[in-house]
Amino acid sequence: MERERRYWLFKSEPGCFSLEDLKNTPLMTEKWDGVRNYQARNLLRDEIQPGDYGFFYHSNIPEPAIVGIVEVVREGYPDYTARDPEGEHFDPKCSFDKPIWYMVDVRYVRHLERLVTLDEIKKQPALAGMELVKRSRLSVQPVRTDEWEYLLHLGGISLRERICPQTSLEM
DNA sequence: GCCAACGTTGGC
DNA sequence: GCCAACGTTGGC
Repeated sequence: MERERRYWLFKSEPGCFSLEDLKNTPLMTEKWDGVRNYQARNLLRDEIQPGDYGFFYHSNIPEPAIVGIVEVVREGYPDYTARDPEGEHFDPKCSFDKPIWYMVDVRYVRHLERLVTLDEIKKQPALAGMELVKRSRLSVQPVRTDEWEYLLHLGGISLRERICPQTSLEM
């Protein structure tokens, strides 16, 4: 029995990796790597499943905003960048047997019709419970279904549209 | 680039 | 196990 789809918010610094970059990646799939926070790790390892959707959020820019939608295509697996001594995300405490850190793979689905800025999100009472508003530092965070739908609406996507995973187009 | 908020580390 | 020091994130 498949569990119900859940929703997430994935952050990225567009200067480092943007939604456009994901769209232009071969197969439109990328690894969500380099997360070094235990709370986020637990989500990546235990909660986030293929078929789940996520908002793609651009952080650390003058106007941070949700810009689009991605789909999780691979469940959590050990983040091997933690074992690369040359890499930026190296963690000497990790080994093959004890990975510590995890990542998932995500696929580009679509951009929002218009982006939803953090400023706008903060003004919405319906979104006051979001992690993004309350404690903004988690790099991947859960989004409730009602929040998801509200944000789709703000992003110019009608609730009657459906996001088709196969074609990246709404039906 | 500053700094607040928060997480992690390590001495005791 | 406390807590000070330090590091990181990310809004501004």
